[in-house]
Amino acid sequence: MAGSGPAACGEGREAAEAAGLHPLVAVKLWQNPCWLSFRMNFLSSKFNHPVYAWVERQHGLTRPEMVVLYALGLKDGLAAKDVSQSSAFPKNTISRAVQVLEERRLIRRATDAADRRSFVLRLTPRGRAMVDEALPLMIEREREMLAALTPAEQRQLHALLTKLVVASPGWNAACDAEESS
Amino acid sequence: MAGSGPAACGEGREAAEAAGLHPLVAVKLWQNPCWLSFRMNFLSSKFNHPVYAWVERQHGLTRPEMVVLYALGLKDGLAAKDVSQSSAFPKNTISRAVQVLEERRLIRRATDAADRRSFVLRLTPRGRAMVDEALPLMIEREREMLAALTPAEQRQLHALLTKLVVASPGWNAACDAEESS
DNA sequence: ACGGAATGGTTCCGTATGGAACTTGACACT
DNA sequence: AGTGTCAAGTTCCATACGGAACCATTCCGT
Repeated sequence: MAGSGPAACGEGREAAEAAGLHPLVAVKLWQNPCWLSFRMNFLSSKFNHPVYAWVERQHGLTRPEMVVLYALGLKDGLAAKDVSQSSAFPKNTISRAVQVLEERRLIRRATDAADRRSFVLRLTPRGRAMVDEALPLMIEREREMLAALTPAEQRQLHALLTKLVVASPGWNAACDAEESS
Repeated sequence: MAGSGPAACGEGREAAEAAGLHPLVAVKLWQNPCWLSFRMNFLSSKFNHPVYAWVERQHGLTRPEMVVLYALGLKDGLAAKDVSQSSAFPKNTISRAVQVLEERRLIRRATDAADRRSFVLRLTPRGRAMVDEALPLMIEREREMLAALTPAEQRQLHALLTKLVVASPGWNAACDAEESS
């Protein structure tokens, strides 16, 4: 730590860069007014790219297709709107994914008696098997990403991020409505 | 908290759902083996969608184009490879973005004397102005997202996520190499 | 019970995107 | 110097994606 610069922020930066961190990543970490979104996007992509590339290679499923499958793995009997609303994908993309998954016999659709516009989606055994096969890989990837934190720190992170997600229904992006004032 | 279920995990879940949280989001929060990636992707999209939709509406810039612009706003004189390597976008996408930005006179390219394959990218005044205009909006969106946390919690979150990003060069996604063993 | 607004889902269409192949220049090794 | 490997950027191409318009149903106010 000899000859280090201003201690205010970014301690460990030199060490990090020495350990193989790209210099621009260091800038984005420590000289970036939007620190949260950078970290989120960066870490998201570090999970998504390898995992969904693997799913694509292994099973020929696109990302929205896997998202639907995964959601049904968590809770069977969902409607397409649920998957869409709880994920980043618009409803037409989910609709297409559902069609492909049904053609490939990974899910089945039953008309919802309560609302005949809607469908109840269920995994077939093959769909279940596919989720079960992909899951360990995803879990392992998360484990790898979290390895830098102690169990206590992992719990902290879990709790903090949970708070943000729970608060999210209250956000109403100012820029969404913004016209050219 | 009367009549609550197993207290182990998910305290506050009923309250959260009552407060407008989509039921499937609650499942993904509290019954999801991949808790980290869901939170990251969810929060990323809550930032990205409104912000980049605004940029698109306002200036007709695509997301990779804005990414390049933003990166140059943080540190002028980068090469395209730096932007690509520190972001989620492949180099051809960045290449195209650079071309568009140059055509629109938002950046300029100078050949790098040290490596004649590479170019030194710099913001023009117009490009600088565009970043300066978008920045407050992005900062405001982050502020809104972080409002659920106390300042101390925000610092914790900052530190924890920093650790993850700093550790990322050490990750070598097992699934990347994985053949059909 | 009727008409209009809202909602779940699908289709259409233009385009942004990413993989792969390619070009040019740097670098290592002999 | 000569050759092979690697890295920076570009181009090509196929396609996955998202916005908008579109049905069909349901909800709501009167």
